[in-house]
Amino acid sequence: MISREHLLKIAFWARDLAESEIEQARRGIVEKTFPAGAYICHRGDRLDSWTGVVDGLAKMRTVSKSGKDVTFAGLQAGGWFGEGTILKDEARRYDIVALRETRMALMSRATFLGLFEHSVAFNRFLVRQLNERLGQFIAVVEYDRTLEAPERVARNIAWLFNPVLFPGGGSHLEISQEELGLLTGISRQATNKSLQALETRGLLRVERNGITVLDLESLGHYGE
DNA sequence: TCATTAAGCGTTG
DNA sequence: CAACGCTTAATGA
Repeated sequence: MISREHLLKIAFWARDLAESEIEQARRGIVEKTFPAGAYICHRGDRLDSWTGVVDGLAKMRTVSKSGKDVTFAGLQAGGWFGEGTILKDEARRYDIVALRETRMALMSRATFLGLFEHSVAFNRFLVRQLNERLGQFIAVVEYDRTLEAPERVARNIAWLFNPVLFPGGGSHLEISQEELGLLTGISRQATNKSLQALETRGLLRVERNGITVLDLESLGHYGE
């Protein structure tokens, strides 16, 4: 269980709920911290909670038959995910791995389903979030077939700062160039060159083990 | 052939 | 000690 104030801080969607629903939500959430590299959940788990990133950075990934690490998406602080697994009551299709020390909020399945049954505001949030994700999946088709390395890096960074999926974040992202390459699906060298190109254009600042976004709008449309 | 990548290693913060 | 830059051999378009 967490406090009302804390809930409102970590869960943007909670601000639209009725008081009774906020109460319901905060009682159904516990927090847990995972060290860097730890599995937050494994592929195949029938996980019984809906999860939010309180602080840190995680990724959804799977391991291909040839043993390669295939990453699907990065998960920033402020993001909530896993509703598909709960609603459909099916096993997780991906691993969730902490990229650095990451604090997670876990909402029990019963609490999630209770809000889903009764809260209009909560459903509105879910629709909005699913819609935003759908937009991303559509973009992935173009991404896979047509984009060059710098465009890919730019889009991936823009996704991590998507204000609908990860609200309330700052402009700084703590991530190594190697990890960014894994998220993006390109090599470390290409990631490094891409970052430098984006920095030259004034879209972001490259730092040691991190970047600061200067122009999110342009990053999202870079190369169009 | 030319470009890109993974791997290894030296440097650095 | 991990992130980064650089070199090199392998890979593949």
